[in-house]
Amino acid sequence: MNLPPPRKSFRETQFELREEAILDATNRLLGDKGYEAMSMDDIATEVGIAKGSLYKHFESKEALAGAVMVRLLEQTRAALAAIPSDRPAIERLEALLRWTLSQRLSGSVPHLPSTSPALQTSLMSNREYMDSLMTLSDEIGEMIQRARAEGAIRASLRDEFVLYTLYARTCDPTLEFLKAGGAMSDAEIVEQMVSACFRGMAA
Amino acid sequence: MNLPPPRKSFRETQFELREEAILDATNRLLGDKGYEAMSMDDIATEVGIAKGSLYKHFESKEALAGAVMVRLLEQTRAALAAIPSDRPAIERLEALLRWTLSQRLSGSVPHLPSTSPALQTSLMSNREYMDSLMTLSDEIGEMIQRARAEGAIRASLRDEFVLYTLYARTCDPTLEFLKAGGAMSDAEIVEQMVSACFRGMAA
DNA sequence: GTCTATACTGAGATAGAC
DNA sequence: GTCTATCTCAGTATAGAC
Repeated sequence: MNLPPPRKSFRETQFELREEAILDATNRLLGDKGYEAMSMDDIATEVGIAKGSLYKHFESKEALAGAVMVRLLEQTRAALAAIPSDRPAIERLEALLRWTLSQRLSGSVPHLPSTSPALQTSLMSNREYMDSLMTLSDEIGEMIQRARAEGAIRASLRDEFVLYTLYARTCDPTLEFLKAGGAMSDAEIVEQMVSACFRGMAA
Repeated sequence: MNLPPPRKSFRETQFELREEAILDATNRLLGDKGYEAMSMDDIATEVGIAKGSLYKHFESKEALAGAVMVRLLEQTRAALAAIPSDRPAIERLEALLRWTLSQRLSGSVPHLPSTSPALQTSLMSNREYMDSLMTLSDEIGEMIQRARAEGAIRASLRDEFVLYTLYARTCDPTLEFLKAGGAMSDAEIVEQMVSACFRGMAA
């Protein structure tokens, strides 16, 4: 009873490509200016279409931002899955943080939309976003517990604390300040952040 | 040639009290909803005066937010100065972080206005704010160098990195998430944050 | 210096032609 | 489905009476 794979018309392909382009532009602008400062006009200009056309693809600014965040979470899950599973859990967590920080430094939106209370609120009632977030958090949470079982996490720190801290590092303004300072390379910034996160600032 | 201290009229006292009340309300709202979401109407309502009256005290929303931030920086300098100076520098830094986190947990605006690119931009051209920030940063920077001289800071981390990281912890969303979670007391949250910041999450 | 009422602007969203 | 033009509304800031 297998149906042949639906063949996509040229129109459909074009449509999806444009939609990807919209998501890319929004992701960039979101990471750059933040949610409030990013206008639908900005996005339209960046993509090279009219503002009105955006609304044929996404019903609102909130929905558009939500789609960007969902895509990011799914990309993050993929990145997590791609990390070799034969390493100790703590190293996999470090690798994941390294990946997210690199993404952020190359202009992506932070995982935690902490720059905007408005966006945060709207995401809370976005079914698709919350599902993705839960799934990813479960996967990370599992890895945290494994790392703890391997004795690699300080006993005094709670699981939620570790999880939230990892998320929070992706929107840490230290990143932007150091990048703006210009004295450190992206790689060096990532290394200091990861190192400080796991091993602390004190000697 | 000493003049007698200027005696303040009842009117003047009232005026200053009201101004303090405005700053308090703004500080609360800023910490709660963020800069963009906080309207001048909100502030007026919270203080119990008309919106128009706000503009007799502060010429714009930006100026008002700036005044709040300057006051916060000065309070922070006072807190820093109040820490016993006979302790090792690293402990004084920890104590300062503890103070700022406690402030934040009790509703104050974070030191880094990272929630709003708009506010951040306006503060950059606020002479008074920048002066306060420089002064405080110099004082903290000096303490970082002392801690480093005492061998208490990891050699691989740059001074700017340590400074920015301390500032960034005051706007760390981990704080709000843990508080919202309700499973940890304010004191416990502060302790885990300080501990993780200086000694890391890894065992 | 406080109030009420209002002007002005930016931006999200929609209408209607093609 | 894309465009141009427009609607609507929230929110900053100001005017003018008292």
